[in-house]
Amino acid sequence: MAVKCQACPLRSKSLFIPMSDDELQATQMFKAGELEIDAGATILMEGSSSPQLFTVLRGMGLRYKTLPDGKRQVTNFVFPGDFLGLQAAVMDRMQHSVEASTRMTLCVFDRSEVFRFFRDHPERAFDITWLAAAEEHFLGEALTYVGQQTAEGRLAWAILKIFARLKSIGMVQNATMPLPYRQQDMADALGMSLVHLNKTLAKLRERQLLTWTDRRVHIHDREGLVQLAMVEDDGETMRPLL
Amino acid sequence: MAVKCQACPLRSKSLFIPMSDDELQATQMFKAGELEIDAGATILMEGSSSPQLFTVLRGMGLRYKTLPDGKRQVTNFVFPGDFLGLQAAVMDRMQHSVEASTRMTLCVFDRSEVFRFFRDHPERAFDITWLAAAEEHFLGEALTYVGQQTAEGRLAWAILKIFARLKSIGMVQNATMPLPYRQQDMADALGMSLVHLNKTLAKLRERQLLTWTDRRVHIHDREGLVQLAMVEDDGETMRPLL
DNA sequence: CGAGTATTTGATGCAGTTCAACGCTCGTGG
DNA sequence: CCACGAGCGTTGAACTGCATCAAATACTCG
Repeated sequence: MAVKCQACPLRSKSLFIPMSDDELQATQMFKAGELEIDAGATILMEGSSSPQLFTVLRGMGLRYKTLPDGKRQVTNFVFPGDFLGLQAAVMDRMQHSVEASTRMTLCVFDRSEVFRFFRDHPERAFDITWLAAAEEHFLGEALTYVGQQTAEGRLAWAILKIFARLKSIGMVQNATMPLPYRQQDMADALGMSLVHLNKTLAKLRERQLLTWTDRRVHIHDREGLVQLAMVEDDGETMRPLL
Repeated sequence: MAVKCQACPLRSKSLFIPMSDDELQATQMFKAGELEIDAGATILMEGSSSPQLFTVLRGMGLRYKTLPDGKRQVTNFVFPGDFLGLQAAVMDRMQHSVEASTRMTLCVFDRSEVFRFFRDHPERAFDITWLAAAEEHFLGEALTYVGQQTAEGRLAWAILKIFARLKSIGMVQNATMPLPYRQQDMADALGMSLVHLNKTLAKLRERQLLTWTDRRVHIHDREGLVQLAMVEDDGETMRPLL
């Protein structure tokens, strides 16, 4: 029942760097199975040392950390093509949790095979390092915006970021994208209160920049958001896929 | 003149995972030279695609990103044993800048050799990925504290974090460590204004938790800081050294 | 249709920003 | 050898973005 890597529906999306036949086959060998997960389920748990790694085939989720007093920081949103569990694989345990926001399909890899994979496929080892560096890059940017930007700027940045990613995997139609998160999730991602996020959202709506209703966001004025967010509008760069 | 890896003064510190003779020799072969840098100099520049990677042998610095409006986020402090330039090596360009806060000595590696290194030394490739994942971990934690904690908590967290790291490389004596940064640097790291950082510092001093004068920090009450910061007091885990 | 979950809105207070001024130290040049 | 300015740290005062509290209004699903 599991999808063969050769037939992977993600591979052809413009976001991903094409793979050679060899790479494709190596990845297929590495793949241990497939997993279907319900919305709301926890995929990986902070502090755990999962025996498995995953690539997201379908669906969306979020990564987060929790402080002892219960406060939660959403550190990233999770989209198709993302690789989950690398931390547990190279360091011993996960440093954050990952949970599903929609129903998700995951490719499963075996953690015990990772080192063999590194040894036998150095170009793919390189790709895995690339993914780790990309995550590092993203978190540095998130930290920068959360630390330095106003509430409006942070929200505009986050929306644009998600928009670019979803666009590059064909999930945007007519400037509208799915956004299956609660306002509380977005607030926790941007380091602000739920109430303030809601009011900030209302401001952007009044300014005709975007609308977020019914788990969908429509971008009315991309240029306006770009200015508000102070991003150099680059768009997504291609990334390797496992 | 350059230090041989075999004679590296860092290697024996408790922070670093011991290397086999093979690894040691491979690293020595990979090393292209040594670089001495003055305080204040820029080591790597955001957007540049440096031909070289570095391991910090001696001295301290900081990583930062700048927004178009000039605001700066310090994303991490840089200590002996840190590996710099990985982003430029795997992705094409640096996503942040690195500058020296003291005079520094750097081991230099050649970017063009990285892939060869990956192919010929999979266990070291794994270590490099480990370092990238560790950086990811750190940034996730920083984001969490900046996003969710009060000014006092953030400052306590940062001080404890640096303290643990410096302790594990033998740079702490009598609960005192060097901290060659300006208050502005720390403010930019924690996402608060210089004025507020200064006042927060005064509070911690009045509460007899720490003193920061003359580029040195003395910890008076570690337990108090741990409570304020809400950290699970783990201490540094061992890391690979390149 | 009722209970739980998510969104929206108003009111109040405070943590943290911004503005402003002053002191200390140190390097440089007259 | 002193004068001067630049950089950094310190402190006070006024203002504000955002958190917190509170409550009403949708929405979802058994």
